[in-house]
Amino acid sequence: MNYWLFKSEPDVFSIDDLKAVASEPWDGVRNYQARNFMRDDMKKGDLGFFYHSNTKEPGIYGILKIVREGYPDHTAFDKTAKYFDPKSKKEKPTWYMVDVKFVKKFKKPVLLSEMKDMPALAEMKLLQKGNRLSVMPVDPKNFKYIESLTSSLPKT
DNA sequence: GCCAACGTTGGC
DNA sequence: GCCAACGTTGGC
Repeated sequence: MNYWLFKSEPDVFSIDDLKAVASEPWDGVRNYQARNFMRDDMKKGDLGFFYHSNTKEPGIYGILKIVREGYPDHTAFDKTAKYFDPKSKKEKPTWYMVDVKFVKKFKKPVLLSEMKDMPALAEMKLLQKGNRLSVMPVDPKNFKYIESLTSSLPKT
């Protein structure tokens, strides 16, 4: 089982938006590395963090699950769509997406500012300088560590 | 194939 | 709003 991180701007699509739907196609990714992860590596049942970017408090707000493996992102074929890409052909699609489903929202998010101070997460891709991938793998150790932060009892 | 120019991402 | 980092584009 692999673990992932999905970035989204909460003004556009937040974890509460995901909670409100049965499942959601993760469309609009137009980066080859991210495309490869979705097309080749994500498997049904994999879990991912839901990360809020470009907002006052960037961080991980909850967990989602892959419910459909990579298939062509049809919004690339739609001239009227925001992420239309004339180079992507139906016979040979350039862009792929997966469907994801809400699993849970953390009581308190794990903020980027907090993660930066955690030695255990020093190697995490998300925290590397200049990283701009909107979809990326997360080391299972890091995934479990972060998840455990959210379920531990408050310190006395 | 190189690389400058440009556009985008995303934290601050 | 600023700007660093990065990806893409296009001229040569």
